[in-house]
Amino acid sequence: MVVPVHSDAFAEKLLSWFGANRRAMPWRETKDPYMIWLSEVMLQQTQVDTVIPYYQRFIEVFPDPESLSKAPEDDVLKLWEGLGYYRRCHHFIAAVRDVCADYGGRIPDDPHIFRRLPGVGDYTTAAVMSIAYGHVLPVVDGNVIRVITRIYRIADDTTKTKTRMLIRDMMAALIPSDSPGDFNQAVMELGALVCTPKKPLCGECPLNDLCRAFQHRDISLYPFSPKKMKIPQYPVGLALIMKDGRFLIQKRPSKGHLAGLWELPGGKAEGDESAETAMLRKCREELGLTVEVCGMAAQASHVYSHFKIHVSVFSCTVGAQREKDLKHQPFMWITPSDIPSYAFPAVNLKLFQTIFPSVM
DNA sequence: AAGTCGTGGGA
DNA sequence: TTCCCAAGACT
Repeated sequence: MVVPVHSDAFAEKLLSWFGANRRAMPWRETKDPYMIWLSEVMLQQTQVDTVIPYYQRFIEVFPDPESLSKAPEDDVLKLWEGLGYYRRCHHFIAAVRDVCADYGGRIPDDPHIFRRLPGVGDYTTAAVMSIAYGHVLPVVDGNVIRVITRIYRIADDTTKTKTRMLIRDMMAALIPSDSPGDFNQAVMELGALVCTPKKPLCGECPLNDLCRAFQHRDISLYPFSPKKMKIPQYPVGLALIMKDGRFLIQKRPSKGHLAGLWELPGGKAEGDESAETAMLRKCREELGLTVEVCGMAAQASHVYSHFKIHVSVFSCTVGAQREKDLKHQPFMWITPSDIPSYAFPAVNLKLFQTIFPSVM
């Protein structure tokens, strides 16, 4: 068992530093649990500077649970366009609808109830419950893992559940019952501004006198995690099917990758398939449409979390009428000026910029 | 438990 | 270029 550092000294120094160094963030101007909850969802795996404009636009349109619960899913998704991890958006909508249906639109002031909502895990529960309602629950995120493993010189694999539970327990021993929300935010702020992944500013750290890794001069060993595998790359073929000044887009399935977003038809190549063959196959399978290729409209590369793609967009014309009785996702014929009305993946927007430079 | 799920920024 | 990483949740 790791011997705890003196917890009172830890919290005192950290909160003092936080009081003088906390960054201004829109969600720090309120104690509305809905707004704090939204910020925590958007901040999942996403940096503060990226979230701020998305948060402000979202709150402007949907300032409370009621307005969001009544909104069409596509309108909400459009506000999330470009932020990534779109399942967060679908879950947040579903969860807020549950809150309106079951709790009169008031965010539950009970960790066990809040934790059951869709998209709400241990981190979000601790963050929202501590910041909005003062529950004494420690957060464990990437910042906390980095700060705690360095302070205590924990060399265990931080991808393991057991290690994260140890870190949670260390946090639980340190968190003060009179300001749990500020403490949680302070540890994360320290991780973001001082105790950074590379080149941490240990000279400016308010905790350097009790940091074991700093004392042993081996900060770079923490946190430890095994090397990640290289991710595969696939060719992707998409179709720009023009007809009477319009082109065809289709809606992705409601689950899985880029759920619910609109895109040009086509998809990943399988086996030895070329991008063009994959595009033709997908148009046939998903739209019942036979197309003829006229030329190449655009190309782009893009990296996702666990694979990367090289996209080729083929200019096409309709070669045959749509076959009947094929199940397919919803599709639309739109003009380039309609693009802002639909939520697209980032790579599609990048391609549109090349294909329709005048309207983008 | 390990894989899925986006995008942008920094070194 | 390439890699890592960011206020994680779900299966």
